[in-house]
Amino acid sequence: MPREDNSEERKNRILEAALSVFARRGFDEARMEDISAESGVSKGGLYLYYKSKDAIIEALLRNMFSAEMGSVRVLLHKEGSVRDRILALTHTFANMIDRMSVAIPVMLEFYAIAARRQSVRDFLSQALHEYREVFTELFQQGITSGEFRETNADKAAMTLIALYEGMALIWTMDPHAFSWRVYGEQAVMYLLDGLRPQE
Amino acid sequence: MPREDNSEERKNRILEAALSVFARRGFDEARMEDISAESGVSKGGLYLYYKSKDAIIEALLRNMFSAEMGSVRVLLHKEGSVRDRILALTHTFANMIDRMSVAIPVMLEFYAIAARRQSVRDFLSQALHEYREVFTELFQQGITSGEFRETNADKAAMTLIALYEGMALIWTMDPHAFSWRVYGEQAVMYLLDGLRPQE
Amino acid sequence: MPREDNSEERKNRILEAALSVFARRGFDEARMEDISAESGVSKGGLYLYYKSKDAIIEALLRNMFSAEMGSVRVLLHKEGSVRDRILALTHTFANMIDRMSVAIPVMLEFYAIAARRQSVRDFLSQALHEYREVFTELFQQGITSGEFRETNADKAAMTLIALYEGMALIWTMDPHAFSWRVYGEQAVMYLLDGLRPQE
Amino acid sequence: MPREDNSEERKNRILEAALSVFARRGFDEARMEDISAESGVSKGGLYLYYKSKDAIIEALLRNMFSAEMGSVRVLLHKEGSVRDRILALTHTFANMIDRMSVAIPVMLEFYAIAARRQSVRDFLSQALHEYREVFTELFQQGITSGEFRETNADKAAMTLIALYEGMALIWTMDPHAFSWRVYGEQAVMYLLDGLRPQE
DNA sequence: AATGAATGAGTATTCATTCAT
DNA sequence: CATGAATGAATACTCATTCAT
Repeated sequence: MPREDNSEERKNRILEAALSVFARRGFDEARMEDISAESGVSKGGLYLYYKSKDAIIEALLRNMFSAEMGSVRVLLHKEGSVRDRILALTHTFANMIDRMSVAIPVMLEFYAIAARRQSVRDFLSQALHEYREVFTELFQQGITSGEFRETNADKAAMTLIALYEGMALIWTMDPHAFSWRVYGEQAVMYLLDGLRPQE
Repeated sequence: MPREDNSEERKNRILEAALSVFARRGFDEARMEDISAESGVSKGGLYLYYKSKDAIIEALLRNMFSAEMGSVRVLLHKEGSVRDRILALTHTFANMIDRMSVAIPVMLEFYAIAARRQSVRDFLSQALHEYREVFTELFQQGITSGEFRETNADKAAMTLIALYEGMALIWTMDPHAFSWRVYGEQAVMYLLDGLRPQE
Repeated sequence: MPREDNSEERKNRILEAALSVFARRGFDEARMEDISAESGVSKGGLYLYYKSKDAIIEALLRNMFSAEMGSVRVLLHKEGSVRDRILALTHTFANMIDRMSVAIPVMLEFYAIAARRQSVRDFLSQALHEYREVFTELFQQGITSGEFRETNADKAAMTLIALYEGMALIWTMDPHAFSWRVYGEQAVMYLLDGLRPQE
Repeated sequence: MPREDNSEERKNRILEAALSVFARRGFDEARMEDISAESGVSKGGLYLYYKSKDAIIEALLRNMFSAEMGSVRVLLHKEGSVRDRILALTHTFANMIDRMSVAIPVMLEFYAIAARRQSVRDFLSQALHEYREVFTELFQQGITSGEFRETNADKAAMTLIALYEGMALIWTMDPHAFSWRVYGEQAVMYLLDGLRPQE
């Protein structure tokens, strides 16, 4: 009997290794052997924790998005104007650039397979739905407080999400041409300006 | 009279077939056999026109983006306010939904592999650069004419591009939750509103 | 277009190689690689002719039994007493010893898997059924002609078949202890004696 | 008082479980895991009693045949005519049908691997030799007593053994087509009739 | 040019066996 | 003695590419 159930720890170690390998090689080019080597778990051992390569991919999908969701949801209960909170979030993203440079390519691959794999599409549209709810509530706070004009908070939320996603995509394509700090924050400000009460 | 050189025609037939197969199966699951069957060109014949599967992927990449670029570039020389022209473009996108439902998943896959394939990344960042130039000039027209406030036209261009890309991505994830016509046009309007001259 | 359809020839070459490999190693220990090497057909090529290892096994099953059935069926229309014809068949088996030393172990393996694979069991019980019909008709000829006493021809047929099968099995176990010529022919004679008209 | 040495009991439990698993799945498809589950002995524990899967197979081989041998050997010292004793044995086999339906498929697999595994072949030919001795002595009793005609008792023994084996094999292939009671007893009678003194 | 039969490198997964506890 | 987590060797099968025709 193992002294301690380190099963969760092992699963996480595998997931971390998988993320790294997938970022480097893509899902299809990634070899279980690579994940084994990088995680320090033997090839056969991987199958004690995940029943297949696909199972690792799915677990990683869940893992990545639920981690991110956390950092967004806290926005709702922070102090300050909505504008400031959204700009702070944008700023946070800008500071996570290292983690993102690994995570974004993998996320893009998830988006790509979503188009043809129901289970992935379902998960991602559910995640989208959650982001949408959080941002909708946030914008609603701003509308109620008079910080923003009367408009459909849900549409504003979708717009912001699309903007974030689009910027991540552009950044992957050309990290040098797109400084998250300079362009990203300005882009969000254009949107926030567009939501200001009209005189 | 020699038969018309149908080499170009064949290459295009192959590319069309490839797009269809890639959309359905993804690059990795797509079989040369599938492309052969769908194009009507024999398996060995494909290699007379493209030297490898990767060569087909790259040719398709070029083909898809240069087609799209055309429809954007004409904006520059159209009549009317910049706002109207951009909204018209957005409207055009909304009407291309059928073609997009095939093309977008494939584009997402290009973005995904861009992260690890220099040649794809180079091409896409070049494409991005062109879009950026066109939209920058467009926004500059608006700033000059007083339609928009004084701001960095390039940043506005990047913002618009990111918005378009992000919306395409969201739409793929959940076509029902995201009506291009309703959400897409409103999203662009928020941005254009944010660019209006401040009183 | 290949000059000649040599597909059948290839399939047979593969089957011959498979028989040889299976006899030496058994179904499970036999490697597709072995069959490839012995048949001279590349590993991938095997799959052009048979869709799986199991498909080769099934094809071999059919092939082996239908070949054997032929040599039994001709008995019906031969000249001479039934006794002489059956002894001649037994003699024939004794002379096929070389081919049998390869085939019998493989047949035993078919019998072994029949117990747990419906398709194999169905095929073998059908083959049994055919043997039974042929031998039943043969014994009936002998009963009608007065060569044998009045008895159930079908039971006599089953007895003979069981005897042949049992002897093949014993022979495999210990070829030296069981001379087909000496023991086999005597065994059949005991049975034929047991069928003689009683005074 | 030290606990009874339950080593033998464990080994038997394992063997019973193995027989059941092998009958269901065949030697190759059978997993040590299955035997572990069915025997209640942990996977690692199996190796305390048997050093390998093959060792279990061999132990089972010995176990099965020595059990059967016992029931045959008692025939020698029973009362009554040889004919009656042999028919009684045949009858006994007919009544053991349930045990046989598990054991026979496994025995057939032993025969199949005998062709390529010396140790199995040696054991089985030794077992055959013992059966042969017993039946030879039995037939000799019948010849001596005048119940049978003068003939080679050893050949008669081999014939009977072959008949039993062959019937077991046929029965496995198609239990419905071959009623042990009806066909089996009649088959043995044909042979015994063939051994009767000739007038 | 065109074909499609043939090739063989490449990889996810299984499972007998080991060994730290 | 007993356990079951961990190991890694071993193999059927696929498919991009080639090439004889």
